[in-house]
Amino acid sequence: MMASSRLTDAATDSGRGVVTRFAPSPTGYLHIGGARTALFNWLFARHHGGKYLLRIEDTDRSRSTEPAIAAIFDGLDWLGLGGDEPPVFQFARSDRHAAVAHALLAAGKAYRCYLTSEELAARRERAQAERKPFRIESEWRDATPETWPVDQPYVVRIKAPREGEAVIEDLVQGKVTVRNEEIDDFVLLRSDGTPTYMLAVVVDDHDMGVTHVIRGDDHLNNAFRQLVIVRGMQAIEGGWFDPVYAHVPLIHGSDGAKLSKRHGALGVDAYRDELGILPEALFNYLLRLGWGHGDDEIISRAQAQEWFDIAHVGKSPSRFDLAKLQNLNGHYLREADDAALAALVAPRIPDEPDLDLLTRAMPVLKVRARDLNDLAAGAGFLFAQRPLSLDDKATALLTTEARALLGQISELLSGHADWTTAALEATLKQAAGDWGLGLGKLAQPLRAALTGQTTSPGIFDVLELLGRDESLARIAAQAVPAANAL
RNA sequence: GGCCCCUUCGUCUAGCGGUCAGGACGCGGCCCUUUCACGGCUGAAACACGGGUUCGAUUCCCGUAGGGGUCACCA
Repeated sequence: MMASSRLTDAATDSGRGVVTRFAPSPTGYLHIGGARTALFNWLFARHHGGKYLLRIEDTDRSRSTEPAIAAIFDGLDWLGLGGDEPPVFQFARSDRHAAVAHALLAAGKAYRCYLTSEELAARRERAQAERKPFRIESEWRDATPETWPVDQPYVVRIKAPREGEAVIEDLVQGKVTVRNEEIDDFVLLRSDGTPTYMLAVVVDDHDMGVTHVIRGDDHLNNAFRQLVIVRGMQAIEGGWFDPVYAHVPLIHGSDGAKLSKRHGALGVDAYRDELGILPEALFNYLLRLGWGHGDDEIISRAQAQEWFDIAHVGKSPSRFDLAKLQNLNGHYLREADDAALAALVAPRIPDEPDLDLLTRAMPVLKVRARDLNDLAAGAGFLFAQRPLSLDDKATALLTTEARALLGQISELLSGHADWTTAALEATLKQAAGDWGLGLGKLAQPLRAALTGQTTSPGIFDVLELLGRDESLARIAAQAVPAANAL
């Protein structure tokens, strides 16, 4: 395809390999949209044999926090999306950013603007009142040094072109054209001399050798601004190149609105800790959200690396569907190693679980679970202490007749030596036949007595898992002795 | 409001001028079955609308409607 050949060209023309980056701002946990952006960057780099880097955009000191930074790394590591090199912290590089701004200033590609925020706000309001589009037009753009006020604070603004138009060949969005007059003279350096995000991004991407910028499409408009800086520096010192852009659509909530904290935009840690989701499942789900490969649904990491193609990322926003994530999670649960799963589930079980027993039970437990919480709930009966508490359905099931039947079963089983699933099954089926009952007549009361519930793994599996003594004790606890029956 | 982007079943998507418009989740039915699951089979369910272009449009172009993004000395 046109888009993909172009990307190959961009990488080879400059003699560099592919370098991507994920650059979150640490104002909160790693949310689901960020995780997907990271995933796409990681996949793109892996697919092309390139590098995937991390950068923390912490230039806003008041909103950046240490816990947030830790949470982001934690989430990325959990998903297996850690960077290939130690992360870059943007704030630490502000001197370098400022130096670039001064180079632009010295070359006449930026200017000192003495307009205050208050003046600007007033102009903005006036334009609004007159229902006219507002665009910053600073009278300081072409001012000469002699006219500069003494001892007045100023910001450094880029001198954006006012004629013509700019075009971006976006790998996802296609060709996007914007008239240059739409691009304002944005701020490079604040009046306190600190760099803005717009400047920092461009400088860091250049210094980190980033070839492909893959990010949310809320940045599409910014790309045009950032390009002005890139071209300015290219003109001054050379060696600066337009990155290849790929702006991926945002993820929306199930109601179609932008995914926000009020719309279930949970951090990836919540999917892990609260919803009991496996990283493989989230990885697979996020990959399929906005991207497809024929009819394939279950896609491994290895296949994803091989197949991923940024040009096939859809252009429209997609909605987050928890049910589908959970379905996928069920699949990966069934595929997971039993001992590993037991270790993950154990902390979710209130009673002290025996890891060995939990592991042995896992094969029959995991087929009926969609997440780690289901698994913990399903395993509960294994570790519950007698007397077992019965839920409503189980209680209702244990009628006088059923309890009498349990008495008979108790007698039958107490003389039963071979306590294995197969032998138990043979014996109970035989008994059901002898007594002229369907197996279900025996199985449900047994299940209620053994697990306190009406749903559980196969009843013969339950008997074997619980063991002879515990099984017999639980049955006896609910049974009416056979002699007293009827 | 200006600018930019988007629009296939409820949801995620396949499709890249001619298909019975395919798959998955969810939903219904059947089978398997001691329950619940798993698994298998099966059913309902979509090309936003209007114009073009074309022998032929879901596919290309232009509008309309709807949705989203963005318009800071935040990132």
